[in-house]
Amino acid sequence: MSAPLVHQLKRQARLFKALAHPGRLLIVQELSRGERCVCELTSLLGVQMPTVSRHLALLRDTGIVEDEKRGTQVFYRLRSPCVLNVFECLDALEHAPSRKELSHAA
Amino acid sequence: MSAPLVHQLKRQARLFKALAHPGRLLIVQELSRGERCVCELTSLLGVQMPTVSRHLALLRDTGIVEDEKRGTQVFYRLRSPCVLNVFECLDALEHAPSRKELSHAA
DNA sequence: GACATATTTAGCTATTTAGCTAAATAGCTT
DNA sequence: AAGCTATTTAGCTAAATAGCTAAATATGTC
Repeated sequence: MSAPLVHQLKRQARLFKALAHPGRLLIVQELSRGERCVCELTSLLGVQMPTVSRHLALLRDTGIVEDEKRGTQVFYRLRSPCVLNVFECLDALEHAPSRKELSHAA
Repeated sequence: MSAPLVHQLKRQARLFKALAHPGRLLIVQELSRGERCVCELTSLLGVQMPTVSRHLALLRDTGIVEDEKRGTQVFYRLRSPCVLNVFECLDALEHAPSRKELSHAA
């Protein structure tokens, strides 16, 4: 297995992992409606602010969101609305019939 | 936050989590070329068979792959080729310029 | 039925993750 | 500069994950 392939797999896995948490998915979903400050997201998620801050740091490190400090607040927004496509893909996956089901169908 | 929403978020997160591992991504990529038995995937991944078996069980439980026993071997295949779209989405995400970069551009 | 092969399950350990609280940082306002 | 608010960082604990080895299960062959 080639080194570049391994590297690419790790990078992709890192992206998936960043999205593999209900709270972070909710953040992404909320940010798809526009930028939000940490405090807004905190009340949305219903966990402590430090926890949200760490979730956001993770999303930032993987390039999914970017932040901008304005005064005392920090606003986060999606770096590319393209992330939302991923949800569509997964929804499609979820509702797709299996090949087994297909082969059993009349 | 409504209960159905929470439920949906958890389900989506579970799907992402299943894909959030380099070895499992490699499995998915390999299965996109056709069905494979556990032993083939084991030599591909370069880890012990029990480990691969557990990865496959996880992918099966989330509905990403399905298995079929033939004789002494078990063959796995993608339940829907749609998963591959997710990769395209993520690649697109990775190469998308940030809004910051866009606003700084001439 | 004994034996060999393919796969899964169990049980263990090391690492990672998610939440918390407390403390540190940074920017306002007075 | 003192105090207030928003955010991040550090340090901790509990739970989840990934790998291993050994044992169990299932199928096919002699």
